[in-house]
Formats: sequence, structure tokens, C-alpha cells
Amino acid sequence: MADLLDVGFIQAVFGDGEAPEGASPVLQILSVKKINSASSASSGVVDRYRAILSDGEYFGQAMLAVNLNPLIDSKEIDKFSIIKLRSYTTNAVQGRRLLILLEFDILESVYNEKIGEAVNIEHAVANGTVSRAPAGNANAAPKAEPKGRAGGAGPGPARGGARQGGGKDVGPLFPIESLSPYQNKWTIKARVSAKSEIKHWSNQRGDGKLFNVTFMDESGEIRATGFNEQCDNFYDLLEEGKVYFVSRARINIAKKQFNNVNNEYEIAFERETAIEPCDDASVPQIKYNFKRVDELADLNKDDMCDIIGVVREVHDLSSVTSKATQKPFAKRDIQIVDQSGQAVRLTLWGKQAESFAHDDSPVIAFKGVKVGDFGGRSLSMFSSATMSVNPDINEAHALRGWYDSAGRNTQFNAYTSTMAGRSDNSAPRLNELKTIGEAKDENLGMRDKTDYFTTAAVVAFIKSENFSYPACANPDGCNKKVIEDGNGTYVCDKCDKHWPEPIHRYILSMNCMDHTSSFWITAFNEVAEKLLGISANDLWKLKEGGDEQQFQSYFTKAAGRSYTFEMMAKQDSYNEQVRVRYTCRKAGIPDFVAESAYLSQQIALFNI
DNA sequence: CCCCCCCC
Repeated sequence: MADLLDVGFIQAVFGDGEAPEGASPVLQILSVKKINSASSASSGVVDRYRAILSDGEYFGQAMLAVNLNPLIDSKEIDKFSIIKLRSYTTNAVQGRRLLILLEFDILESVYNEKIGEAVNIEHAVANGTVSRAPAGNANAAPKAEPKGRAGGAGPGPARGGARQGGGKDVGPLFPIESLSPYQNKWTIKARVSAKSEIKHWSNQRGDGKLFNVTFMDESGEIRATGFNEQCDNFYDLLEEGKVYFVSRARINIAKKQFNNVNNEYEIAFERETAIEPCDDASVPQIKYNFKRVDELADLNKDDMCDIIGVVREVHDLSSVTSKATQKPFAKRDIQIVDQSGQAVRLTLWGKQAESFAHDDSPVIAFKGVKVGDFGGRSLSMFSSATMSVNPDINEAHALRGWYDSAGRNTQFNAYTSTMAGRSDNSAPRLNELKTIGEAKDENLGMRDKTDYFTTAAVVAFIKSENFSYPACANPDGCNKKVIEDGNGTYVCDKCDKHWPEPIHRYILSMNCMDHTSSFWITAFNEVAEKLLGISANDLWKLKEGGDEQQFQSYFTKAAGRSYTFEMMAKQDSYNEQVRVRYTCRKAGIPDFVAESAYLSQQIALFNI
């Protein structure tokens, strides 16, 4: 039985041998496992698989190029499958030999037993049964050329109008997957799947400019950066969608926290870097892994995903100021819909927001957008995200046909319409609310960022002390606190103006409760005025007038009422104690009729 | 050498 497999291959690759040129050994897969690197779990990038491969005598670890993932997802290969390797590459990382599978034929998709009694090649190397060649030799070019390279730009002099090279020492062609800092003679042939704007930076360490591109080939993807001079050299040359030979650049360890491209490493262009255009169409086009709009509900906040849909709404360009950097950012929201009947908001930033000018309901494919939880689910573009307007792909054609015939007149279910940020006349569903207990259990507001949630609660008690502050009377809405200057006027630091009288505004502190818990929340002017039914300034005057009973009546009258509160929870330190500050952004009167109808519907469904 | 991906 063991003669089914090509004994000797694993030892040759992982141990002391050299696999024969163009070897296409038959091997058995002993296991396939998804690699859950910390980064991929949260960033939602393409999965990466590792397989244990046996030749009947030894087994060793292999990585699968990501374009083979569908074979695993569809179970075409699984434990005990038998494959005939067509192309692969090897790589040494930190003293360990790594085999990367690029292409293979499936001889037996389903096979029900392990062939032979293969032992771990790493153990054999460790205990000296098998000797290992110096690691340097392992940094070899692919042992077998991946097929499908029209023009055949393999190692050595290029054929078929490929690489010029110009006598430069550029090294053999490598799959992106096999690049590592431990080798320096390599060339990749890759398509630019994304290209950033030029970014200028300035910090304590200096200033400069840079741009990023993402390269992809049949094996994987890698991010590359050109700083300063290299930014000048290569920015115009590299175009999104085109294919290039890239060589003589530095490979660095990628800082995954800043990089959503699925590679442990990244490329830094250097002075010596050679980049040449290539017209090889066989290098794969951008691959999408689309989620339907309604499937976004299944993803986590901060996941990355690809989405395709019809742009149903384009909102005006606006500007927001980043809390972190105080810098303004251009922003534009659009709404995306698809056949699921679900709509989602997608936010464009910067140049992409400014230059977006498609008001004719185009189909757009987005790659690498970030999932947010604002209003249930929302999407936001990264600078590394790409969008392709009316792409010539099946999904786009299907969407076009659907939208033009039926979709255009569909009532869409919007994530945003039923939750925080919705229009005033629609109430949130009960299942979209958080109880106060849940908000606390989930530690909302305990992270660096502000959390938003909606809760249904009863006002238990409103503090009548310190219910307001004297605010700047500037009619432009400064609203900043003013201080009495001793001459009978009130001074605003921000406006640098003196006012004979301030205008009082609310900072109302109230205790709210539901069936799970209670919390203290702060309501500012608009919300508080709605709850108390009087402006802060009038209430202040009432208090100054000395009618304590009437003054108090506003507070007691407002207690005991139910509201749907749109809340924000944010970390705050007060007297060196870290706590969560809950602020009410909006208070709505619950639609009890709609809630009852919804509940009876749920009960009916439950009883089926 | 950047590394922010923002706002409600």
C-alpha cells in the first residue's frame, strides 16, 4: 500500500536532500488545519490552511497557497486525501523548513485510512536519524514551475517578452507566499490589487511621504511601501490592476496590527529595487469573497469583508474631525443594497469620499471594507480597501438585472433604520435593544472607543442639584461654560466675550432602571429639555425666583416615565478612578403598539 | 521611517 506514495520526498524537502527538479510526488494528507493567527481572527482576512503531508515514510508540515482554500472549504481535500503535487516551493523560517503547496491534482478525494506508518520528519531531524542540509540551501526557487504562466517567466532569462532584467542580479521568480526576510535574491510577478494615495507624515522622528501598494499572485498577497525617494520613483509606475516584476526590495516583518494584508511580511522598496511592467494576463485578478448584505449581521465588529451591491443612496460630502488627531477628514456615506433586501451604510473617506460621483445606482464591488456596529451594522473603507465600479463579473451582472427589474422598487430593510441613528418615527425592535445589565456585562464603554447602544428604561430619579450650567450666550451656539468675572458680567474663554447674563443649559444627572439593573446617565440640553418639558434657563429662573415647590415639581413629574434611550458609553477618569460615563444622546417615546405587534409575531413564530 | 482609518 505504501508504494502508492512517493517515499523519499518528505525527507528530501525537510531533511538532507534536494527534491528532483520538477518532481510531482504522490502524497497523502494526514490532516488539514486552519491557522488561527491572532491577526486573522480579528481582521477577517482570507483563511490560511496548514496540512500535514506524508510520503508513507515521513510526514511534515506544509502551507497551502490561499487559492487552494476552496478545495478545503468544499471538502474536496480532507484528512487522508491523496494528491499529486504539481508545484510547490520551500522556505526556511527560523531554522524550520517550510513546504508551500502551490498546485496539485487530487487523486483520491475521499480515502478512509492512513497509508503506512510515517513518522514526524522534524523528530527524525532532531534526533539525528535524518540530517539536515544547511538552511541557506533551503531558500531555493520553486522546485517546479507553477503552470499557467503564459509567457513562462521562470527563473533565469525571461521568455516571451517578460522581464528585461538588464543584466541586473534580480534572482529567480518566487511566489509571494514564499518570500521571507531570510532570502534576498528573488523576483515576484504580481498584480497591484490596491494602491494608496501618497501620504505625508510628520512626527518627532521626522517627516516624509510614502505610499502603499498590495501585490498579489497565485500564491498570496503582500503589502509594499515606498518611502520618500522610492515614493517618487515608483508611485506613477505602479498602477492598480497591472502586473509587474518586482525584485531587489527588502522584506520586513509586517506589523500586523497596522496591516490587514494577509502576509507575515511586507516589502519595503529600496534604492536598488527594480520594478518592471509585465503584460502577463495569467496573474490572477483580484479575488473577492463576497458577503451578502444580510450576512453582515453574522460578522463581528472590525472584521474585514468584501461586499458587492447597488449604490442606492449617495449622501453629501461632509467633514469630521478625528478625535485622535484633531485632523479633519472628508467623509461620504453611501447606501448599498443587494438581493437579500437588506441595506447597509458604507462610509468613504478622504479622496474616495471627495471624488465619488456615481449617482446612477452603479453596482460596486468593495474589497477589504471594515465592519462596524454603528446602527447595527455599517461598513467603512480602509485606505487599503478597493472599489470597482460596475465590474465585469457575474455577481455584478446579476445585481444589475435584479435591481433594474425588481430591486429598484423593493422596500429595503436598513440596519440603520431600526437602531441608533434611525429616523425619529421608527422605534427600535426589542431584540435590538440592550438591557442596562447587558450594557454593563458587555463592558460597554470600557474600551478606548466610545460604545453606542440603545436601551429601554424608566427614569427613576432626576437630580435637581446642579442640573444646569451657565453657558455662553453667543447665538452661534458656543454653549461653553462661562465664568462670572466679578464685574457682573460672564466671560467666555472660547469666544473671548463678556455677556451680561449667561444662558443656562442642562447637564442633567438621572438614574434610570430596567428589569435587569440601573445606572446614572447624563442628559444634555436638548434631551433634558424634552424630558423635563422646560428649558434649563426658565427652570433656573424659577429656582432663582424662590418657588421651590414648583421647581421640584418638574423633576418629580418627569420621573417614572419610560423612554428608549440612545446612549453612548465612554471611559472616563474622575478622582483617579476609571469609570464609565453614560451619556444619553436621544430619548424617544417607545412605540408600544409596534412593540406589542412585534412581540406577538415573535410568540407566533415561536409556537410554530 | 507610516501605522490614522476617523464621525454619529
